[in-house]
Amino acid sequence: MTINDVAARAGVSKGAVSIAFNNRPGVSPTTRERIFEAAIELGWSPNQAARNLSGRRTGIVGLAICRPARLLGLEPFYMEFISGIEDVLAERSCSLLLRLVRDLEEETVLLEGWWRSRTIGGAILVDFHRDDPRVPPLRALGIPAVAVGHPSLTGGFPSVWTDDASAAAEAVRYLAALGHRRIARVGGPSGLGHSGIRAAAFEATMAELGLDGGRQVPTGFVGEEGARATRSLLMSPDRPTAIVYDNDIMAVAGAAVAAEMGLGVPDDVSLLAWDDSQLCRLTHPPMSAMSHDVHRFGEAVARTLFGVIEGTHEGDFQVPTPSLTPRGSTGPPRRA
Amino acid sequence: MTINDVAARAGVSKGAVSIAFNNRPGVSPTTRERIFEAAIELGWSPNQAARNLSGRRTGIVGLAICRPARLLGLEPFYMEFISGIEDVLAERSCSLLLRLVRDLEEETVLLEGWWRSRTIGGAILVDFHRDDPRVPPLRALGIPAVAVGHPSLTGGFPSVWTDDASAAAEAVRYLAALGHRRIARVGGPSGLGHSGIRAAAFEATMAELGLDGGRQVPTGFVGEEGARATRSLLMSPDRPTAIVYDNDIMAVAGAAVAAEMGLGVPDDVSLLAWDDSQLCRLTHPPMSAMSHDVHRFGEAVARTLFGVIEGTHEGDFQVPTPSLTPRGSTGPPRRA
DNA sequence: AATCGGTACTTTACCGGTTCACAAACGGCT
DNA sequence: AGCCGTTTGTGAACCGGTAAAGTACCGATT
Repeated sequence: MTINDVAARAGVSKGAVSIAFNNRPGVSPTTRERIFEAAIELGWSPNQAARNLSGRRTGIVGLAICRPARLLGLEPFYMEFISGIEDVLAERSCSLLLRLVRDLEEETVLLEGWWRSRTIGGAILVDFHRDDPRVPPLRALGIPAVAVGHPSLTGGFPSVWTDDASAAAEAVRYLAALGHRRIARVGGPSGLGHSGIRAAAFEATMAELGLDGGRQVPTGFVGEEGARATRSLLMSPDRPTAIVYDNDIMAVAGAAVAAEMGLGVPDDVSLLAWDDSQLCRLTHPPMSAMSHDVHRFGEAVARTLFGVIEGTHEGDFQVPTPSLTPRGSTGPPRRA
Repeated sequence: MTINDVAARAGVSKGAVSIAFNNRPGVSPTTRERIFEAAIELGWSPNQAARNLSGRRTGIVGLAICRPARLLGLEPFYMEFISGIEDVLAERSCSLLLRLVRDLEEETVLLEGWWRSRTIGGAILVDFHRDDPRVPPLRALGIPAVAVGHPSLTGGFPSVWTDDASAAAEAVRYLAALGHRRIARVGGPSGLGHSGIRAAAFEATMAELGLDGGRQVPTGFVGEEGARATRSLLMSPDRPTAIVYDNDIMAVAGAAVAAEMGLGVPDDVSLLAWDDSQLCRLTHPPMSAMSHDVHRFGEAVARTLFGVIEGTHEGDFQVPTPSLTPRGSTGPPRRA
């Protein structure tokens, strides 16, 4: 079933069919109608590979994620993020081409290939590092892309970002206002851009408030590492009375550790999550969190990407700052 | 950068380059070497679209998921499943084309389009219903696909499945052996094939053991509905002493409800999850579960799909039955 | 009547590979 | 030397679309 069959059936040339199927002026409404009928009768739709070959852009958006596959299943963040992207993509009958990669080098090569072979019409870049090695080659390629991360990290790619620094500061101020003086943070990998930003803001705010000894533990984002970090923090002689986590799965794991150690939440230790997925509302006590509509974040990213592809968008887009959502897991520390 | 540039640089015809890059006999080792060198120097790699056009398979696998986008973020199952698929796909440099759809009709149309336009080389079908409406049109199309679900549901598509009936029976027997007589089940939507199978097996096993009053509550798989179902079960006059859930997020939500109602787990009520994600190990007490390596399940599905695409595979493939993993959330009921 | 502008198509040259029929070169054998 | 079967490589015809140039026709203008 090819364009020629349809053309023959409709009694026109294949050029006419092409024109009709791309909604371009050049055929009369009557003929257009006849062409569509023929296509439907034959069950034909244009071959994507052939289209791509003659230089059209596709409705496929590429996303490569550089984290171990097994870890991803756990992280509510990504699936929620993806589902937000999907929502916008589906509106325009576009799809998401997903690939897990081992390192940024592999990601770069992959995106180059996808772009050169016109498999994708644009890409979403996530998890920026300082001086991210993906930036130069991908910019040189001219691939339309949206970067998820603070504009200072994304090397000129239009970015969609959220003000992690303010949020981290707010988290610390809130806990300090409750009376906490020993506040710890269980963060993501130190190389990761946004973890770094949060870490710096955390430290700065602690200093500003005259609180010292704000320990920070970097982890790989997995629940088990969050549990381990929590255990080690809570076993230390000067144990913190409040802990801020870099995602919610680690916070939930932390809550289980507290329970296992016989510590009350929030009486003995307050816990504050980040990336408030529904998980936070399912624990007991429910988890306070730096709440952040990840789904909407994904939507914003997808929308911005369409803007970039169509050339209507330039510059960065800031989504709302994660806002403190106090629930049961934070409270004043018990009097010594 | 095209095959012609490489051919010119290596001083051969483009046919020779094609032969070399497809590892086919027809050029001497020396020439082959020269061609590769030229390609590397020029940074060339074959254009995928052009390759596909000349009758090759595309290396893109389609997956449409028919659940509300927001729900998906929560469900550890899907992301873990996808990550398993990705692992196998990545081995062969293939990618996953993902799309969330509203209903099965939309999914059918989508897959038809993808297949007709050669966007995908095969598809993965999930969430089978009884007399699933996707089956006839997709079979007629001849699209290579693997179905995830019991062979009785998948209408002739090669299926990858797990023995839900035995697992459900085992769950009931285990709880009965602990001494439970009032066992309830919080299941998925009743229309969904595997939920139906588990429901039937649950009921049959209860009857077989002479236990009646095994209440079952259908839900939409979300944590909140799991919480609501649990609350209503635990408030009933003859409240169950054990509850089996159809996934783990609902079980975790159930645990929070028990805590909130002041009921001890497992003393007052035993909870048993399904689809054992790491979530189960992060609660306190850790959640007993019908454990099931979802990641490996995804791998099996992807591998089977490749078999189907290449024509080497026929028939169904059974992955290991979910096995009971007792942890802290199940125990003998407290004496009345 | 000749010219013009516009619409409605058709024709044809690509896009960047694969494939296959065919030719040249090569080595072994009589 | 002459013949033959292999290996090695070439050239052209595809694959199924898009795009731009070209043609035919029509009503309006000069």
